[in-house]
Amino acid sequence: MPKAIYETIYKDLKQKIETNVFAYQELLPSENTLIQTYSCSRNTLRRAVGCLVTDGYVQTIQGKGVRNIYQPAAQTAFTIGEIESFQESALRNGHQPLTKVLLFTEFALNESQARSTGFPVGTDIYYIQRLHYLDEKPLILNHNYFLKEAVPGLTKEIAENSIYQYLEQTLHMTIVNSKRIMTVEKMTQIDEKYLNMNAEDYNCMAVVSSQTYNSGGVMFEYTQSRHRPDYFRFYDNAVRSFRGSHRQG
Amino acid sequence: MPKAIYETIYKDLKQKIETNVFAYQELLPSENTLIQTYSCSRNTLRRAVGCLVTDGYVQTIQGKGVRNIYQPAAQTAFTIGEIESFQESALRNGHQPLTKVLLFTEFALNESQARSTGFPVGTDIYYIQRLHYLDEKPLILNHNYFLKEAVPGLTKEIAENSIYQYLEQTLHMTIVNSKRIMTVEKMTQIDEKYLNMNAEDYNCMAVVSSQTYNSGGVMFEYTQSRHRPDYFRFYDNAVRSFRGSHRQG
DNA sequence: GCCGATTTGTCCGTATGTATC
DNA sequence: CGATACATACGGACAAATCGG
Repeated sequence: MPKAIYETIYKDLKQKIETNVFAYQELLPSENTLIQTYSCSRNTLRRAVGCLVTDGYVQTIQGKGVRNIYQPAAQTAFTIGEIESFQESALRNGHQPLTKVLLFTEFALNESQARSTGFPVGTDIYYIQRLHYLDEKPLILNHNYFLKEAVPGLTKEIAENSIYQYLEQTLHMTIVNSKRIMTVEKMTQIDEKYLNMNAEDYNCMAVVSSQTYNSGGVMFEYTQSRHRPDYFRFYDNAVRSFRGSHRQG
Repeated sequence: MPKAIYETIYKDLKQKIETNVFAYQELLPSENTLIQTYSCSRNTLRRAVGCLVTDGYVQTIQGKGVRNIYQPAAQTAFTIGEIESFQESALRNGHQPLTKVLLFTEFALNESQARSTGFPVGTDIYYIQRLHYLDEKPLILNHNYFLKEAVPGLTKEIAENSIYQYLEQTLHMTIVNSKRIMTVEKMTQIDEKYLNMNAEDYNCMAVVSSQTYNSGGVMFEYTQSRHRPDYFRFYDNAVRSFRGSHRQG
């Protein structure tokens, strides 16, 4: 698939920043300069720069320029701003991922389950428990609820490899967005057992609950990810805009 | 201050979505229709819609339209995608905020402090401990490190009210962005004492560490916010783009 | 303090590509 | 296939902030 121009420029600038072609705290070449460099329009260049701002790589200051504020240490952590899988985060950081399926069943949701997942009562779903290992250490216990009618033909074998690959490449589903809520919850005996934890040490888990939507507008997945607290680390960059009102901290 | 056009349109559409002028799962009027409604250009309207996508209010599907996926329940939680203060979150959700200053000192950072904050060794800083109450319940213990040379004249009295108001309105500083890392850490005796917690119940805290930058490009603040785990709740919306590679979960 | 050059921010109109129905 | 809808891209215009003389 052919890449968009702004995407190419974004990746090139990002790579230049990561490899210190532009120094930390230094101003990048001006928009007009970069327009000539990439032979593109102003809007296209600005769009690429806008992506870098969202990533926390640069900050733009009206009347001055675009400053590089990228510091490698912070970016190596898990990133919450994007939809990225356990495996990708792992590989990006040079670790060896592994997934084990603990349970693969299907049933209809009762009232309590419906409330916590966001699906209607009685919805037919696949319920899957999976354990994610990093360098042979179990770190994340996942409880997946997949809408059965949206994910026909799902099997335990697929769950052992990549469910999302199946959704996209076989079912041709397009994933659009994912709403997540992060909380801290008490550790359960299940958590203790599978993650090799001792509740007398840490007695809590970092929990990320997510509802994921496809291009049909249907929420096809609810997942609760329970993370070992001592390995949990999420990175975020917040940009000041009119949308965030004024802080008073 | 005069608002930008796209900002006005964004707020109007947002308000219409929140008040169910457009139903959940319904397609909004097409771009061309909205262009006529607001008498604006295509780019301007698309910018407004793009903000709604980022907020998780709508999803756009090429060839089809813009679908409303706003569900009020999820949005009432704390939102991490924006720079928003404790007080604002509180007031937005109809609660009564209160801040108490536990400690107000200044010193130069030693090596260990420098490593954890990201400031250079020997930097002169204001160190402030503050306790945030919601409806008379202590929920968050904040450790603020402010770069002294960037925040001249800071006093305990200002810290009791609003430091950010002082920065913006008196010092005319412009806050640009904030890099945050969320982790789970063991509860300390200080946490226990001030947040009325018992380590035999929860023994962990939700911790948000942030580095905040102003328009001068200087990181002027490092803050560690320690949240009561049972009241901690952060919301996030992740949008699928070329930047996030393909999931394999 | 003013002015002009530079730089980013906002906005417009138009053209073309691509996905959906 | 055509009609509709969103996605990408271009070029131009003016506003607003910064900085140096």
